[in-house]
Amino acid sequence: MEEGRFQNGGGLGVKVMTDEQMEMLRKQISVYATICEQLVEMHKALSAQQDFAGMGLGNPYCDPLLSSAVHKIGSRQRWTPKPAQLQILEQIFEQCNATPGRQKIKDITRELAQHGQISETNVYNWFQNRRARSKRKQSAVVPNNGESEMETDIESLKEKKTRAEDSQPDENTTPMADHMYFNSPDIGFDQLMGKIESPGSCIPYWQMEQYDLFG
Amino acid sequence: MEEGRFQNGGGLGVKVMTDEQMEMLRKQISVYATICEQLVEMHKALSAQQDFAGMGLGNPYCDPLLSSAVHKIGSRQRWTPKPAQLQILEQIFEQCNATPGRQKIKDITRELAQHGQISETNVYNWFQNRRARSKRKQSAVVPNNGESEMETDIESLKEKKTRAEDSQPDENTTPMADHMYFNSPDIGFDQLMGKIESPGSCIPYWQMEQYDLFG
DNA sequence: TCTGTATGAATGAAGG
DNA sequence: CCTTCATTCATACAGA
Repeated sequence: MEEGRFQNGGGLGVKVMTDEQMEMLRKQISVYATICEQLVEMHKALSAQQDFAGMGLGNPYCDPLLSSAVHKIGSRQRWTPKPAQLQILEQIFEQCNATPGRQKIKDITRELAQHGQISETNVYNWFQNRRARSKRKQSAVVPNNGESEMETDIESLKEKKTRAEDSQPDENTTPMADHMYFNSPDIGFDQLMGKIESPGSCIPYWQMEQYDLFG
Repeated sequence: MEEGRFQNGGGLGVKVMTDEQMEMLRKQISVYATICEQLVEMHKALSAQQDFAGMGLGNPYCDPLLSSAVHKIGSRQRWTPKPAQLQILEQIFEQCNATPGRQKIKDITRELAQHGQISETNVYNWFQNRRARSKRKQSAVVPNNGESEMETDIESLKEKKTRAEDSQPDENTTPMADHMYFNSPDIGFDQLMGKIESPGSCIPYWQMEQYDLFG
């Protein structure tokens, strides 16, 4: 067996799924969401009951983790979008492929600031990178020698994806306008993240250098 | 070819999604999965601490579900240059240390394709990494003035990971943080991806067994 | 089998 | 906007 067609997708740029599969996926996500929710509840209940019985014993991360200090990661030098932020960014990106205006950037930044420290530059860079990357896909493969880009939309799309590059497709030519993924099964994605993440959501996690995980 | 169309009625309709959309889904699922995992762990920890540890009390979903569903999901494979390809690459690298132009990349890719599956991105990445690595070697000795640049190969080789952990600028050396995977705040999507991602078109994650979750 | 190392890939940021 | 750099993550592979 050759290392052949594995990689990021030795195939087309589009995946096809039936309604059934779609449904299954949707269900799965929902399930996860529900589980998370319930687990959180359980955890809360348990925590409350034992008043911190074995705090810092063998499980330094047991409680602080969920309740407050989830962020205590080795400090990072560069901004790393949090899931919630990324989600929003992606969403916005879909809407306007073009570069967001200056004001728009500010706006977005404010929005994202709700989920964590972020600067306009971060947002700007993100969009720039995102876009650049999307474009890169197009220059993937020049299939036939000398052929001009005469392919039909679909065709070209396939061709491009054929070489399986990164994981970012070109949303510009997205044939289907179905933007509603499974954004939120039942409970909000953000909701969940909010629980797990930072409740306050105003704490620059990468600046929390010495934050005692244990309080 | 009609894309994005689906007839809910017949159930035969297919949905087409782009890689990006696919990516979104995967990410979301990944996030949920990871969260669930972590929550389960916490729950276990808490439960264990309590005498009456509620093992399998009213929590049918606590671990069976996750351990089975979450962990087994896909894995990604990465391109591995074949000896022949590597040889060519090295050879080219010697000629022009600089990053090959885009056209050059294409050219090289075609060449290497003779020896096995490969994409332009692979080539691109290879050169990028190669170059970065080279530079890295030379910068092994910096801080100390004087001292001739006696970056012996061995030395430079050693520096591979040396810079990692404790080089954190403002962070204290936190040994425990090492395995603490709960980087929640900015829990890398990449990380998450790795856990659930489906390897291209090999394993359709939506075909995972439909666990009975809870009915 | 488990652990450590080499290296492909992802991505934020800077330069031009 | 496009290209390049730097850093980091994750995995294939080798050694114990």
